[in-house]
Amino acid sequence: MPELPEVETITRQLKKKIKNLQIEKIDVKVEKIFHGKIEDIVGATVKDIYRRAKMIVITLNNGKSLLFHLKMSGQLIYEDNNGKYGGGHSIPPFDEIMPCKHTRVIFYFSDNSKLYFNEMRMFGWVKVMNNEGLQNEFSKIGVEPLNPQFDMDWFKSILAKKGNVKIKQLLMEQSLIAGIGNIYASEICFYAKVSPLRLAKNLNNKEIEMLFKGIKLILIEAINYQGTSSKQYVNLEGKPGNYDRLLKVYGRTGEKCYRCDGVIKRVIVAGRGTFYCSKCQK
DNA sequence: TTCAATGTTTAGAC
DNA sequence: GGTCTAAACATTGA
Repeated sequence: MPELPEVETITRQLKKKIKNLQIEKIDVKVEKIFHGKIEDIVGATVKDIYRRAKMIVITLNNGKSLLFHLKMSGQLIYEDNNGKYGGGHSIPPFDEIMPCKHTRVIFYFSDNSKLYFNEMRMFGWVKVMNNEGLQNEFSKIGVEPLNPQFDMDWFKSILAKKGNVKIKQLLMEQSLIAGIGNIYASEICFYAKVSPLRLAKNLNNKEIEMLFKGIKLILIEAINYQGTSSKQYVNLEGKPGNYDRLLKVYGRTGEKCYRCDGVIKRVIVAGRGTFYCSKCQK
């Protein structure tokens, strides 16, 4: 379930570990997870690592990059002489000996450390890309919500363009806004006191401002807490993220609203469980 | 045993 | 064409 804050957390922490390491060998255990030619990246050195939407990019010194998508149950575990550092979905458990049955791809570095890509459900993938391919991939994805480029004018323009879409679904639309998933979309609506079922065209200025503010605020707050644990997610130290303690509506069906005396309801929006308080979210 | 869970893509209906 | 839903992917756990 890694969404933007979780992927950002993994990326920041991996950056400290794998920068300047040389890839010595790659072991692909499941073909469908690894797209590209192994020989294109063997011998290359890690130049940088960054996040785009919910994807992780490792750039190499030979012009190629590795693009990871953890999807719902991916996990990246880095292991060196000092121990293990893992991030992503919490299954397999962090203390499992690597490689384990969910390990799909192993990257061996020349200093004997390793990076394990684990994926329980095998939805995730890693692709070898050149710059052109990377740019092409990114061109389909919307603006990063934490970039200055994501401003009120731009937010209003997509609300106008997608007027008939429910606001919660719009927040999750990757081609418009990058990185918001099911959990944070519900949380942002709660923050803004807006029902997730409202159509974009029916939102007033005040509500749009609150949503805009909520997007930035909640994502930043979640990154500061190193992501949502919500049962599934662990950060690079193998500890659960802390944000679950701050979740206001997600997974709280039938429980009392923290803000008013209403009760949290669960409905389906775009095929996804959606949580909100029908009393204070209008 | 059945259902729901996370993210994304895709097919089909209106 | 836009927008909706459902299904698909694989697996686990309640």
